[in-house]
Amino acid sequence: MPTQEKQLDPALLDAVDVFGNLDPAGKDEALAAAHWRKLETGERAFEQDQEADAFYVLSAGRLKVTQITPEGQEIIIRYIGPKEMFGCVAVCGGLTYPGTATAVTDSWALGWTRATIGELAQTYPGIALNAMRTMGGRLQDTQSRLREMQTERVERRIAHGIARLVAQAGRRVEGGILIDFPVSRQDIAELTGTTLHTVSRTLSAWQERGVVELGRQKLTVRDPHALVVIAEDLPLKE
Amino acid sequence: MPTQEKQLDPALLDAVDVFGNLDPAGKDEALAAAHWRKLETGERAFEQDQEADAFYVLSAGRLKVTQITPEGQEIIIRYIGPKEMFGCVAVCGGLTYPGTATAVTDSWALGWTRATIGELAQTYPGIALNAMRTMGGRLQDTQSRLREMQTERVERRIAHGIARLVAQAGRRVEGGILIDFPVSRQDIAELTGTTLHTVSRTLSAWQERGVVELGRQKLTVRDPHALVVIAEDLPLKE
DNA sequence: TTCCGTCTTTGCGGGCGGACAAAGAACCGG
DNA sequence: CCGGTTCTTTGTCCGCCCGCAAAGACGGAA
Repeated sequence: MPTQEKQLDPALLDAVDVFGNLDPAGKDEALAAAHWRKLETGERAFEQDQEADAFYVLSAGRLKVTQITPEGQEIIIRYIGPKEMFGCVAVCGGLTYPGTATAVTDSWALGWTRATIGELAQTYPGIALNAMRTMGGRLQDTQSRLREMQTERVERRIAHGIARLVAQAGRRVEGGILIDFPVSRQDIAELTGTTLHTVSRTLSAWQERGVVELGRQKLTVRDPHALVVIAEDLPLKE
Repeated sequence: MPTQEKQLDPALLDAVDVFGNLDPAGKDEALAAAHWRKLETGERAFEQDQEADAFYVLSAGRLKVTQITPEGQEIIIRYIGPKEMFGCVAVCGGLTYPGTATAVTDSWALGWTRATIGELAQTYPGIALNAMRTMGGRLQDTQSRLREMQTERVERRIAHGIARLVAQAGRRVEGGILIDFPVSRQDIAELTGTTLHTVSRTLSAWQERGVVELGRQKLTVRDPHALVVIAEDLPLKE
């Protein structure tokens, strides 16, 4: 039973589509067992090392999943958009969340307790299958980032990171593609393994060349092709 | 039906334990549907970008999974030991293998075609559950490495990488813990995101201090505690 | 409007670690 | 035993990028 009775945009319910080809009864059952969570910008769905007691699907908004080192250094693991799962660790054996999920815009999420989602998955095998696909995709994505971190210099990494943001959250606007949530230079640094200073310098140089248009927590890619050239073609060695 | 009829050490069959609590009939069924693959040192179970048509469990030996960049730069994604799955992508929706699996010692593996493992997983849900746990663990592991790459300097990364090797494949010998498969300086470099030169220098310095004992493709940790100190305590910042 | 906090830009110096080079050491096969 | 190959060590140089510092924009609140 949803914990908030307020009427919601029915489109929000589409989020359960992430479970794959559930029959209508299955969707209703899943929805009935879920609870809603509204997350204001900056609010956290869960925190690193906290007991992994719930699994979520984002309905609307955007979250960032971060990890923090003992030294206090923060990195961004990934961004979560609508119809994406998060807190998957609750369904695959982990005891605590490995990271923190923070809303970067006002968001709505559907949540299930670990026990509930376990039962649902037993009744509807498609859920587990879909979760596995998601995990597989994320593993490959993370491996790609690892490979980039190990083999590429900062400028290429920043280009790859921004290309990923464009693919995930790009919105066509006049004269380019805008990342449609607030993203600071610091965020990009934590995403690409560098410092906000180097990000700022690099983006300024790109702006000079007309590749991007910069704003406060705002980034528009004017020339996506140039971005790809930087990400792929820059002769690093060989 | 195993494709090689030669008599095998029955202990090799224990590899199916990786599927979790299968009843004896389930194990027999899984074994009957499997095929054996013997992999000589240097031989490849599959290659990057090849169609992901099979899923494996390693019975004996050790493999490394690598990725190669368009520029020809190679990195090591992970090592696979006995009773570990590999080629998981074949069971979670991927079309091609994201990396190459190469035997670093003579090895034996049990293999199932994508179709076969799919059917087995449908009959025995424990298989899918276990695969998901494995994927979850690997995702977290990869995220940890990503975090290390983004926040730590070379010496700490090398320490973390070697600590991981010790945990995974360390064998107690007189006066230390030996990594029980051949590992070159180049391998460690590809594992930690640096060059073999820097690895060589770093390890030489450690040997000077009595932390490790070096040999050709051989590494013995004499003082595991010191290794942990380097991995965790080195004041990098703050 | 003014203040204030947050985000961003820019300059400068230094050091980590990569690139290049060459020699030494271990292993292998004939 | 010897030549060839692979792996490792060590030296030198230099450039990318980080760390530090300070000033500049931008936006929100009163």
